[in-house]
Amino acid sequence: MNISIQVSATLYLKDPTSSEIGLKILTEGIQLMQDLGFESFTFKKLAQNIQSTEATIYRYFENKHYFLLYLINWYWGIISYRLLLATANVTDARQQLTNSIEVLTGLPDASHPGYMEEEMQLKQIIIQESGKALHTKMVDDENQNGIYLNYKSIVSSVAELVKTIDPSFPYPEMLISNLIENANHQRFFSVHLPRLTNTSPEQDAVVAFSHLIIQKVLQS
Amino acid sequence: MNISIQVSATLYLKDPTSSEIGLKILTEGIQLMQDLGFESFTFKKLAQNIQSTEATIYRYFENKHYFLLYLINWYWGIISYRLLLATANVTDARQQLTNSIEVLTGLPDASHPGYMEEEMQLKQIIIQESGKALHTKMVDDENQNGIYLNYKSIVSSVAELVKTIDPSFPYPEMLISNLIENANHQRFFSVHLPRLTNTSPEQDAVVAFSHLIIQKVLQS
DNA sequence: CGTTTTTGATAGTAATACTATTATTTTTGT
DNA sequence: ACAAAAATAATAGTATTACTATCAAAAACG
Repeated sequence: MNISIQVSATLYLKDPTSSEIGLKILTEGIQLMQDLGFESFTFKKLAQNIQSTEATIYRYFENKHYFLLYLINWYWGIISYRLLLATANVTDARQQLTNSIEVLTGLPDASHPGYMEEEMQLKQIIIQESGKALHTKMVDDENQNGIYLNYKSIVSSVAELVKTIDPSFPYPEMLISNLIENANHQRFFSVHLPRLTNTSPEQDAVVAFSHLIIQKVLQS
Repeated sequence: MNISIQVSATLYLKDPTSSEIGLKILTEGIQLMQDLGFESFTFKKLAQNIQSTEATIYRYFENKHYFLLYLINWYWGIISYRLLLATANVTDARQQLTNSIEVLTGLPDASHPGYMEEEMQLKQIIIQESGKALHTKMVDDENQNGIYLNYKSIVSSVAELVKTIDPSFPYPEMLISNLIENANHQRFFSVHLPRLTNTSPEQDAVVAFSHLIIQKVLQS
């Protein structure tokens, strides 16, 4: 049984999880987005891949920008859920933070609680493409429409842990959003510009780096 | 008198600094890129702005992707030069690092040594658009063509300072590339998603955050 | 089983990202 | 100062993208 992950309804015209063809748009779309990259990805190509038509896909999503936003939101939905699992029944704030950092900066792994099939592929898309969804002239409108609520609430809740542990630390949100973004950047660097980093696909050091920063920076 | 900043010749077809119209492409192009954002920016619009034609601009740059890469390279050229100035005649590695962090994460300011008119605008473009130049399927080819040498050498030389100060620190390149990227992210957040950060355009905390990380993380 | 909804097939439009051609202007070398 | 070379302007054209529109066929649904 799948846990249903909530994606903001402002991101689609018709819920893609509500039909066979919608689900195909998602699964094949994720694959194609990874294969081609955001700029070369088109609804026409996706339509061919799923043996359907452009028009049909346009009935689900306004355009490929919203499709990418949908995927990003889905990803953060999964992470929210995993955060919840990773901190439930943990009383110590320090331990909650450690577990949260693990979820936020670690790589998806079929063995961890709350894992979903799509998480790995979505993470790859986040690493490669998420900047293109955010760094847009429309970001303010989209933010007003609640599209980043998911992400903001994650940062906010983990930052709360930071505040609990070290109320004197002046930059809790900045610290957390930095660690999240950094994890994606460093993984991108590790593949394409390895001289900019000290992590590698074989020997992942991102989580260790993140824990180190937290440990050194917060006084408990 | 202007210091000439080197931009890799693989980025242009014809050196835009070699002619009147080339310089106009740069100055108006920077402006237009800021006003419209990368996706809405076109050579046609730029041609209209400088009362020239699309074909002329295509003789200077292969396409707008390369134009953006040119601007990014130009920016890192300026920063390289400023780094040099900021560390010259400073003997203490700790102080060199502090000065470097200031240059890498601070905002352009007409009062600092080596300031150039375009730096402020270029920085804005870096903040808004640089991810779109990097996160591309062509990144590996471009890297092979030396397009990121500038950036890599900056990270490398500042990471060397880190190694000098604390040889036991295991992630010098990751630390520096993180602080650089983080500075841009947090400034973007501060304008568009302020709940993700603790810095604001009025009260910039990015440099202070960066110094704090360095100070806490390195043992000297 | 008839009606509504969804999809498929097809066509069409405006804009983008170029390339090509030729005439005109500007630069330059002597 | 002037011929030759180079650069630019003007114009046209092509393939692709990012859609929108129309209508018939198929599915779903009550």
